[in-house]
Amino acid sequence: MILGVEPMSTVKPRQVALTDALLRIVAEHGLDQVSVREVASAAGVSIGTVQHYFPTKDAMLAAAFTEVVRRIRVRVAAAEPGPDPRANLSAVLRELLPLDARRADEVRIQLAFAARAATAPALADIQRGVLTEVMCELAEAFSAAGGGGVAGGGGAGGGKPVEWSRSAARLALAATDGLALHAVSSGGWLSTSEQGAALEHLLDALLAGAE
Amino acid sequence: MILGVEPMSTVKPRQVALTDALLRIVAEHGLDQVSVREVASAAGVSIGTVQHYFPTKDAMLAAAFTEVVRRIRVRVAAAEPGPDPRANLSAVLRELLPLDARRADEVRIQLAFAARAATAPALADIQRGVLTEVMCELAEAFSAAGGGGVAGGGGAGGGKPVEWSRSAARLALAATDGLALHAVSSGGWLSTSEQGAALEHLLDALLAGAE
DNA sequence: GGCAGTCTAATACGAACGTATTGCCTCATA
DNA sequence: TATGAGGCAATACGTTCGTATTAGACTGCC
Repeated sequence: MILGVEPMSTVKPRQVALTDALLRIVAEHGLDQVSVREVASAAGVSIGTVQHYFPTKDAMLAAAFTEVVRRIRVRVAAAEPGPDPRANLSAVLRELLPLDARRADEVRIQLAFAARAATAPALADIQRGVLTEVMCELAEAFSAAGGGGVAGGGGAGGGKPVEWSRSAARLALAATDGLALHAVSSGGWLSTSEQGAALEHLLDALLAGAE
Repeated sequence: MILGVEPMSTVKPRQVALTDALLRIVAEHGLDQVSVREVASAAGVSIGTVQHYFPTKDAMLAAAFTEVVRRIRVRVAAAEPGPDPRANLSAVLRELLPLDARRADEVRIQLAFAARAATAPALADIQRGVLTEVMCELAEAFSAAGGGGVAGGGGAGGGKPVEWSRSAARLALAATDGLALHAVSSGGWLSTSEQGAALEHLLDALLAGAE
């Protein structure tokens, strides 16, 4: 725990290398190109090694999806702090858009797992978890940006700020993921600047209703 | 051409039965469960029949995606007419949400192809086409609802209504697809009433900025 | 009746898949 | 040093995949 040691419990380095290799394949060629052999080859190990760490392919996919969720959580949490609530919202949501190659990979991966979750209950559970978590985070940010105002106690003022924050967060998350979906699934139909402009337009519209 | 004959050129009835069978499999078990044998079995025909109408599996998938796009176009166009522009917008966007079993199937299918399009350029082209088309339709509806106002000439007044309509349409489509994505990929995390409320919240926020 | 063309089925082939089995190699511990 | 457990690789098995090949059944036309 002196320097950079993972506080996590039982994650072997070989295991994260395998997950990385898997996610690389997903980002580049899609989830249906993932096979035990491909993962082993991409990680430079044998099939037996993959089987040693993941007893079945489904377990391997679930572990990979969990890793994706962890990455999302890290990025969202890391983009939070700042004095301007509006800027915080923008920063968090920007992390979910494919604004550069790294984020485009992440979006492709996330989309692949989300699509599979539509017909795979085990993955749907994981997806529900990350949606809940990110939405709560966003709801706090919205509460700071428009629902709770600058300071002081609650009570009189707007209608129901808590409900509004949750609704705005749900909508903002959906719009951002929708923009990301459109961008990566249409091969350049939505430019990065158009994505950014749409996000700002969204925040304008959402925050205008709460001033 | 006397009664109910398709005006389309060369669409054999057996071919649409095959496409229907394929989309049924996609809606129920996902795109990666689609195989030539499964489609043939679901349609009650032999492998040879499938091969006769679709020389390769990729051609079969492309034809199925084209059929999906046609369905979306039909539904969006059918929901258009009405006196209230706001109601028209709501009706069109509601068609894209998984508000009942039929629409949930359609969303699952659309999502499956969109996810595959992220790493399949041939499908990305089709996806780009449908996005462009639906967005244009929505832009007109937004123009009628808030950009162009009630009547009369253009010129002075709001900023750039055409640009605003396109931006609002892009955002509304992204938010709706994002809501649909979250709903079907999380197994009930987003209820139908929450989807409807989010959509109304979205329209409120977008149209408020153009009055 | 013969015959070309389309439609349908049956079957075969090579490749890739997920998984099970087996056996080295390494290393901490007694 | 002996040993036993775990990390890692090699290989095999049975299945399923996409596609090719072949042949039979039905149609309209001469």
